[in-house]
Amino acid sequence: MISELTAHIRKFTPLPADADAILADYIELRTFRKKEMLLRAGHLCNANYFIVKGLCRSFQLSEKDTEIINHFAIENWWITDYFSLESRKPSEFSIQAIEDTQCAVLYRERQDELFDTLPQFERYFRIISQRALAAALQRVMYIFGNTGEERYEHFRASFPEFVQRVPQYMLASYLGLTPEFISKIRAKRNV
Amino acid sequence: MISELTAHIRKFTPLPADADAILADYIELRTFRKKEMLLRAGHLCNANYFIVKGLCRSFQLSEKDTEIINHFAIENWWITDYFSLESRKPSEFSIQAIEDTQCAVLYRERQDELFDTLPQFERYFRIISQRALAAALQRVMYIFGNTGEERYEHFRASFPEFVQRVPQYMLASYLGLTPEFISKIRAKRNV
DNA sequence: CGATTTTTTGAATCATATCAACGTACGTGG
DNA sequence: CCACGTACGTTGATATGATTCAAAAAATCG
Repeated sequence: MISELTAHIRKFTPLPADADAILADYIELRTFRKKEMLLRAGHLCNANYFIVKGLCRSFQLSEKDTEIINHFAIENWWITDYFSLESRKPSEFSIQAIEDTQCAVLYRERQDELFDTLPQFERYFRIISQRALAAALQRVMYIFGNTGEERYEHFRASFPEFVQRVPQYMLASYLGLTPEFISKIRAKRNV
Repeated sequence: MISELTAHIRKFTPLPADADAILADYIELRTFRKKEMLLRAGHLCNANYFIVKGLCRSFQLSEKDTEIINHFAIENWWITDYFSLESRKPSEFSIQAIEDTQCAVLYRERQDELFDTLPQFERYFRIISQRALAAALQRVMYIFGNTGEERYEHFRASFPEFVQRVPQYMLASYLGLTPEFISKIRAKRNV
């Protein structure tokens, strides 16, 4: 399981041969059952979760008491609330396993120590954070530049296997639509 | 001007006493006139710009040939296209000065060298990237959880001085609305 | 001052939400 | 392993937030 993570890191920056052994000291392997919570809104977020196998979501409750999903994470993605993780303030997000999930967990209190031990890890996190930032900005472009129907059809075409893994109402939430509306888009296609 | 930047970095991580001198070797000070382009869509992005004084925007042209603003940057913010900067692919974004602007420019080819010289700089970039990521995700929440009118009123209340510095049609674009609609919201308030 | 850019106004239209009711599937305990 | 209950998906009618287009008014700039 550690090797999945180091393999992923090596796509971004070289690591010494003993990186697996070093890293093993700093992370904890954990599994979560479907629907289990990794983080609850209102609590401090104190870890960053790398998904080895499975699928999670992070979401927030809006005033209207509906869930808004801001992020999915599948294999080889990290999921956390960076704001709470760094500011030490309660999180506004909840993180939940959608499938049974295996994670490599990097706890906050050991993170800086890890970065001091092997600066390549910090480089890796810098790079993936910048990528995730670019993707998040693209997503905003995408929301503003396309209709709901276009967003759904594009997402469906781009990530067909992923769409299979997620209930439709969660996809609706991620795309900023109602489940009813997605249902109507689908009905239109199948005429 | 360098001292503005090191002062900002020290809010996130300690720096050695001679940090100004070291950094001066790696960055270039540049000024841009109002409406001047820092980056044009279709070109490679090869620098990251720290705004010492002034105001810039990054935007994209949608199919409908309208500009979508994805980011403003004022004093003490960086602006770039991280995707193009890292992937070495042409940028989909343009970056433009809205006011006369003074920047500290970190060119791509010297960035990694800087990080190797003083790893605290890399830490700083990791932290601000994570913050910007958290902010970008919050923005998506905000778009989905509120009506256009709520977004405008909240933005106006939160950043009154900033609203003064930006033409309304750019604010409209940033909030995902038409200028006409913002105008109508304002008319309603002033009855 | 004239020319351009930005903002306003109104009418018509469109995309998507809301609500309520019904149909379907699926997993959990008996 | 079946039946039931809950969770999920669908459908239709109606409501609404926001856009579009066109034109006029106001502000800004050289």
